[in-house]
Amino acid sequence: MDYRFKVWLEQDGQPVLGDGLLNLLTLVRRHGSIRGAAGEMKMSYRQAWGNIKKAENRLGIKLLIKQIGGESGGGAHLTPEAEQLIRKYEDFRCEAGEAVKKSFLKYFRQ
Amino acid sequence: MDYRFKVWLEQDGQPVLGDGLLNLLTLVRRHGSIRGAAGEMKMSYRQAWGNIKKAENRLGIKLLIKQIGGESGGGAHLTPEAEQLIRKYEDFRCEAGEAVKKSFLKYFRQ
DNA sequence: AGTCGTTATGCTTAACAAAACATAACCGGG
DNA sequence: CCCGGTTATGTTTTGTTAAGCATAACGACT
Repeated sequence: MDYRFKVWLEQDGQPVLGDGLLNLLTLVRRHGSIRGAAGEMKMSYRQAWGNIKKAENRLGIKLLIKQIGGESGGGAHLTPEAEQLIRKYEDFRCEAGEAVKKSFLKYFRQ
Repeated sequence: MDYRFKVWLEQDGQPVLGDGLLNLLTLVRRHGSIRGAAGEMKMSYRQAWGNIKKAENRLGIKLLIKQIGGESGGGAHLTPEAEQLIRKYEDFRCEAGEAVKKSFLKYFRQ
């Protein structure tokens, strides 16, 4: 017997940040581009871009500062608001996960 | 800003018990039939029956004792194994939910 | 024997989500 | 002035999941 759990943030009843987007944004930070980040996740650029835009619209804040054209074709990096949000979500997600695991072991040990 | 979370049990990597089935089984207990329970959830009998059967196959135990024909056409009631399992899942689910809520308030209070 | 309400199960259809495809605009650099 | 690599976005295709439809078997009761 095993367990699984998911947790995410919502705004006005619509999802805005979960593990998928967190991972994507983290990779954008490292790669400096949406395309590079999507590629590493084996996700299409189309989907990655769409997910980010949807979250931005729902949140009402910009998550990425993007440049079209220029050296290396352009790129993207996180806004301070995005940095703060994902930091808080990471902590929340981690702590919640620990608690769920603890409860599971309490009732279904081994 | 709000949050949501889901938790469920798995066997061999396949889901066997979550909020949906818990609710369904609880209603079966009260109604004495799969059909009555499904109706109250606005779920089709077909789907309810299929979900229960899938869980039984994956768990390798019977969750319901069913009767075809007879007074009131037949019916179903929970096995002792099912009763024990849902009791444990309910406690686990409840405790986990409280913990997640607490963590959320810690990082995103108000 | 026929009705009623239930379990049991295959098959079809529809709805929705994910993936794939196709293009346009941009701009630094050769 | 073209090329390469990126953002931006509409359209189409596919695939998976949920819903719906149809039908059989069963057994108490009338």
